[in-house]
Amino acid sequence: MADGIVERSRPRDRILETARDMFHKHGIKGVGVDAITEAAGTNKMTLYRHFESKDELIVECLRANAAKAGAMWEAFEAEFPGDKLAQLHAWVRKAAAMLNADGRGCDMANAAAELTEPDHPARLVIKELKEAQRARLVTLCRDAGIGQAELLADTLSLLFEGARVSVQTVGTEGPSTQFVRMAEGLIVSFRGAAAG
Amino acid sequence: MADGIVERSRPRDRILETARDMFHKHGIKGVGVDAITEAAGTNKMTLYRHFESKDELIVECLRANAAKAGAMWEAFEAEFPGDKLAQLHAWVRKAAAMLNADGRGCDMANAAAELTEPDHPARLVIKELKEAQRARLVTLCRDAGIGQAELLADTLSLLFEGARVSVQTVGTEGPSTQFVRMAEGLIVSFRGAAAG
DNA sequence: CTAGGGTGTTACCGGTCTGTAACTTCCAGA
DNA sequence: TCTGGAAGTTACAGACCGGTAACACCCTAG
Repeated sequence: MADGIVERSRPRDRILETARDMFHKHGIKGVGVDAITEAAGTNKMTLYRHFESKDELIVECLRANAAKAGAMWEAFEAEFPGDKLAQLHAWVRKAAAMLNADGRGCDMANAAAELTEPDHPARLVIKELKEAQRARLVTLCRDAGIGQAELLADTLSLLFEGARVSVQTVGTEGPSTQFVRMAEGLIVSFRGAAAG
Repeated sequence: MADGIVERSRPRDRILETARDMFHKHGIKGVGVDAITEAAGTNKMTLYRHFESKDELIVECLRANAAKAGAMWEAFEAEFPGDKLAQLHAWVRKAAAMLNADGRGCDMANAAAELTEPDHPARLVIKELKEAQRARLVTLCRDAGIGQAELLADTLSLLFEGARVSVQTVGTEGPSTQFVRMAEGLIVSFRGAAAG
């Protein structure tokens, strides 16, 4: 249970953490603000004093997710300082671990599936954050000395993204079981190809 | 506009087609039964005479989608009778075309993102239909003479699935532009490896 | 012509949703 | 101790949701 969130911290933080957790588990349209505030040990008025609408809360949750993902990249650098290839392998292991964490896919992808209005504020930040993540993976591949860094980064991205939705549709026993094998094979293959 | 659906056909068919279209465009929780029946040129009572609940309508829509996808496979066989490798390349082309068709991802994946209750009837048919599609692609790869048919089929599946969600999050100008290149490269690579 | 089933129409039920108003309580800092 | 702002409480507005009841209609098969 995520009740640890309800312990004494500021209401805004509790709301944000609880909303992230509930949006992740039940989807955005599957959770009402009443349920969020109750689970966060507060009430609706307090939510609307800190967030001007549910949509803004959604956006803040997505940004918080991205911040947590950013911390992951820093952890790679801390664990393998300067060794970009090791960091790339660490990314693969981390990605595989996320596949088995729970049956839910990427929060941003799920949000994009739910929020279909083309000008929804969340869609802008999703695009922005996904592009930032892609840029980060491209940089990592390039710094690891891989020739076609963009192509490898994009391939790994699509494989991971696909594996996450595969887990969500057919479970952890489907094609996603081969993710590590595919990813490692690709890295080997791209490293074998001449750089340039 | 999908108004052609509203032309004279039986109410049940119009409802099914309209619901498929609207679920695809706006998501499942984003469309109410009233909106569906109105767009289908009928009314709510008629819907509930043909479908016992919205959930059952959802399931029928997913099955109809799968049926349409099944017709696609038959088209491949009709176009390249017996030439399984050509059919595999046709699948790649078809997949790429779907990426650029509209900004929405796979209906089953989107439904799985929205319907989070573990025992929702739609989740069962999604798993069933996705597994059937996977089996079909594996068979095609095997019949095309590829050694590690399961691994290639799974890799292509994940790439395609990932490309669809990528289109939904960052648009058609993102990593999905490389899909054909990745897929064709994989096929070449797997054909190069010894069969067995 | 007639009977009956499929369809359309209207109204409604109970519930849930986002968002707001008005008021009370609490607590920290001066 | 006093005060001001943050937080809690209750009630409500207005809209929408899935689903149902009761009744009128129309068109086709016999």
